Order: sequence, then structure tokens, then C-alpha cells
Amino acid sequence: MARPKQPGLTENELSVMKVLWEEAPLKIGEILERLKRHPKPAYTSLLTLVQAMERKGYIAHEQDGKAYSYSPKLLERNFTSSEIKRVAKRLFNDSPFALAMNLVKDEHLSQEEIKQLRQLLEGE
Amino acid sequence: MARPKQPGLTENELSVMKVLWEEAPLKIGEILERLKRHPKPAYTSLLTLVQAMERKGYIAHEQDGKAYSYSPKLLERNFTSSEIKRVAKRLFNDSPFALAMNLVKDEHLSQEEIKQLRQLLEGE
DNA sequence: GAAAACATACTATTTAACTAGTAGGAGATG
DNA sequence: CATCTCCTACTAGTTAAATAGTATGTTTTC
Repeated sequence: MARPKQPGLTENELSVMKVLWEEAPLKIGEILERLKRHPKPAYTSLLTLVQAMERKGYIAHEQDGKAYSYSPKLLERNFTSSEIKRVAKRLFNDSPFALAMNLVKDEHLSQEEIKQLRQLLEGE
Repeated sequence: MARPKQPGLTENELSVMKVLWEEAPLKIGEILERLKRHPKPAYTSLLTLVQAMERKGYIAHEQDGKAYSYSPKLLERNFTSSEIKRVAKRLFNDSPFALAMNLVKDEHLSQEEIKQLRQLLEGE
């Protein structure tokens, strides 16, 4: 065996998804304009990446004049949810609760943030 | 440029660290016995992996008879903390708070877990 | 209609991660 | 002492990801 497929999105793939989650459908050139990455990749590099992402089922294209326009198929909330589960599984023995405890303990939150978390917990 | 280095630990590296965080120092054969991975790698594959991890500074060895014994240099709490920060940065615009809110909202916690989280928040 | 602009397809290179074989040593056991 | 076991070093092949060049075609512009 060799290097395994990255689970979920790579950093570059995520940067493209973030653009498309904000606005879609978009053509390659439009994605490139909106990309937050520095430095920006060459047009053809981005194209190759986007085509690979389509093969993986993350996005889909439609014809738009002579060009293709791409839209996300993977929804943002589904992705973030699966990433949270993945971290809980990798680091906390599959326990989101343990992740939450660690988070509250170690990342110091402001008084306002603590208040909001408490309010959310009341409703649960 | 080519494929970037994986930030933090790969899955295989993490499986080795988990063994060493539980018990150290250990020889290659002892790590292999305790590895949770299925299927287990060949002895030499594990050796190559461990040597790479030492080059990266995650572990260190000492002489133990004719063999080497390995111990972690990267501490578990430092790793989990940096991973939590990484997820918050990647997915929640660098906000651990947003990660916590999402976590509490979407991963349903038991009443007991919610109680414990509330208690922890009281003290903050 | 030539040139510039813009689009996709195809090809190719590089690196990290992963895997494991082969060689060669030291020590234990028959 | 031959063989078996255990250890490390070295070598090498495979794949995913990332990058971007070249080729080619279609509009738009002068």
C-alpha cells in the first residue's frame, strides 16, 4: 500500500469549498478571484484541483455559455459535523463530550461566551 | 511545489504515539505488540515509520541492551490542544467558542454530560 | 481576419506518506 | 558451530496531493 487518501477535504480543497459555500455557481476564473489562498495558484492548477474535486463528488458542474460553472454538492454543515466527529474519534475515544470538556477547560473563553454556552445548555 | 507535509500527526504516527503515551520506553517489537492498527504493519515498516517520527522530533530513543527503546517527546495534552486549535481555525474562523457552540448543538449529549459541562462552566 | 482573452483537456514533475524487502549484525539454542 | 531469532540500516516501489506547462478551441476586439 501507499499513501492513503486524505479523509475529508485537503486544505486546498477546503479553500475552494469555502468560496463555493459563499457563492455558487462559479466559473474557474471566478473561484480564482475569490480564493483566500496566498499565493494564488495558476489558473490551470486550480482547474486540475477542481476537476479532481468533482471526481470525488464534492462539487458538480453545469454548462454556462462556453464555460463550466461549479456548485457544491457537499454541504458545509455536513462537513463540519463530520470533522467534529472525526476529531472526537481520533483524540477522545469517540467522545464528543470529552472534546467539549477539554475545549472549555483549555481554550479560555470570554465571560460573554461562557454566558452564551450556559444559555445554550439550559435549553438542552 | 508538491504535496505539503501533513500538519501534526498522521493516522499511523498517532497510533504509535497512543501506545507510547500509555507506556514508555518501548522497543520496536513491543510497540508492534501493543499497536491497535489492523492489519498490523511488518516489523520493518513500523521501524521505518518510527525512525521518521524521530527525525520529526516526536519521539527519542535510548540504548537498551543491543536494541533501541523509544519514548514520546511530544506530550499528549500539547498535541490535543494544538489539534483543537487547528480545527477551530480551519472550520470556525479561529473561534474555539464557535466550535463549542456547534458541538453542543449538533452532537447530542446526555443529561449527565450536560450537567457536568454546566458545572465546569460555573467555575470559569 | 489576426490577435488577444479565456476556457478545458492532457501531460508531467515533485514531495510526503506508506509499505516492506534485503543485508548484516549480535545473541540464544540445538 | 549451525541455525534461529531479534534487531537496525539501507533501499526501493506505490499512491495521493499539489503544481503548472503545452495544446487546442472558442469568443471578443481591433
